[in-house]
Amino acid sequence: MDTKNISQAVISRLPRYYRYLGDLKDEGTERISSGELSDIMKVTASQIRQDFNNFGGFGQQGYGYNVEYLYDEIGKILGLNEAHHLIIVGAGNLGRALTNYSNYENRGFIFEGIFDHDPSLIGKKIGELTVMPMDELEDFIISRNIDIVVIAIPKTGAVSVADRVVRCGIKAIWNFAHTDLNVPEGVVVENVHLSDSLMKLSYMLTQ
Amino acid sequence: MDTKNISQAVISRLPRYYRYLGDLKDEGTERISSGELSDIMKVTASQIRQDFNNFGGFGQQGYGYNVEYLYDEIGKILGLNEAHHLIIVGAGNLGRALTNYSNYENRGFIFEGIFDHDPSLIGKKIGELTVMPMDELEDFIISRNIDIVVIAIPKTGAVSVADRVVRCGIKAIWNFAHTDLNVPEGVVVENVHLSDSLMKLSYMLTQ
DNA sequence: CATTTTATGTTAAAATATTAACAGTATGCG
DNA sequence: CGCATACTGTTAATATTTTAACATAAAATG
Repeated sequence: MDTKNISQAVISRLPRYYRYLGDLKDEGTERISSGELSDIMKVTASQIRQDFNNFGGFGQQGYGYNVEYLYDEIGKILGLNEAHHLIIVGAGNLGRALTNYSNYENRGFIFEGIFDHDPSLIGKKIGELTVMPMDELEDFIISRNIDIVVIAIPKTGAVSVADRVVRCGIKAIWNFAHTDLNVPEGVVVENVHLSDSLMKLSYMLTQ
Repeated sequence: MDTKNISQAVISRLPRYYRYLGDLKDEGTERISSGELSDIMKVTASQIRQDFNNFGGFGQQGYGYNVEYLYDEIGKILGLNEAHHLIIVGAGNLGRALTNYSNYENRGFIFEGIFDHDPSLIGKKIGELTVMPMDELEDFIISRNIDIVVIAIPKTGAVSVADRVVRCGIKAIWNFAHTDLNVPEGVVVENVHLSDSLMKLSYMLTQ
C-alpha cells in the first residue's frame, strides 16, 4: 500500500479528500460515488478514482465508496492512525497561535513543548505549555520521543535550529520560517511560506 | 506582459524566485545566470529560463540576468509595485499573529483593521490596530478601499463572512479557515489550510 | 578586432498528469 | 432469480509540464 512512488500532486489532494469525507461522515452519509464526490469537490470523477486507486481499491462496482471506510483508509495513508508528538520552536505570535490552534483542530498531533531563546518568555504559560529555553531542546526531543519539529522563528535562526534537531534524529520539520531549509536525505520538510502565499494572491488579484 | 494564461505551477514558483533574488540583491550580487541560480535554488536552469520567458525576456545572452532588474520585474508581475490594503476577520491567535507578522515581513501589504464578533475583544489593541465589531465590516471595507480580506475564523463563520465581503466588492480573500469558499467568477481565494499541510507532512514522515 | 566563451530565448523531446472511455462486476428491483 | 442499472478499476488518449537541445547574440579575451 505504499512505496511505489505516488506523485506529490496526489498527496497534496489527500487531505482535501479527507476533509470532505469527514464532513460527509459527520452528516451521516453512508456511501458516495466518485460522481457525487466530483460534484461536491469540483474535481473530475476520473481524478478521484485514479487518486484512490494509487493506494488500492477502496470502492465497489455498482455501489461506490463507503464513506467511513474510505475516510479511515485515507487517514491511515496520511499516517493519522498513530499519534505524532510535536514541539514548537519560537514562542512568538505564530508559535502561540499554532499551540492553541492544535487544541481544537488537530487530533493526533500532540504539542508537547514550546521553546524560545528570549529569556523574558521562558517560564511563561502558553495554553497548557510552558516556554522552555533553547538549551533544553535536544534533551527534550530525545526524552519525549518527539517526531515533528515546528519552526516558527525568523529566518536568521531557522537554519541552525533545523541542523540541531536533525542531528538528534528528527525526520520531519514543519517550517514557517521565510527561508528554505537544507536537510539530509530522509528528512522531510513541509514549508508554509505565508509571504509566498500572499504574493500569489497579489498576483491573481492583479490579473 | 500578462493575460496569456500562465500556469499555476509557474505562478507558485515566482515568490520563491523573488525571495532568492532579494537575498542576492542584499548580498550585493549584480548579475546571475540561470545556471548559477539553478545551483542555489535546486531547480533546473531550463525551468528558470522557461518561467521567466513567460513574461518576456529579462536577460541577455552571454551575460545572464541583472539581479536588481529581475527582482523588480518579478515584483511588478506579482503586483508588489502598488500597496494592498488588508483587513483581518478574526482576532484570535491566528489573526493576532498575522497582524504582527505583517509589520516586519510584508512591506506593501498594509493591515488596516481587524474585526471580531466577540464583544470581549472589541476595543482591544492588537499591535497598532483596535478590534472592531463585525457590523462595521462593510462600511470599513468601502470607506478604506480595502482590497484583500484575510479570513482567520473557524470554518462555521467563514462562508458567510466570505459572502459578505464579496458582496461589497472584495476581489481577493486569504483564507485560513478549514474549509473551501465558494466565490463568484472574478474573485480569487488563496487558501492556507494548515491542517492539510500538517497531514502532508505526516504522510511524508510515514513513508 | 577577431575569436572563443558564455548564457539566453526558443524549439523540440520526454516525462507527468489529467481526462475520457470502457469492460466488467456488484447492486437493486421487479 | 434474472435483467437493467450504477458504479468502479483500469487502460487509453489528451493535455500539460518539465527537461534537453540548439541556434544565436552579447561579452570577454588576447
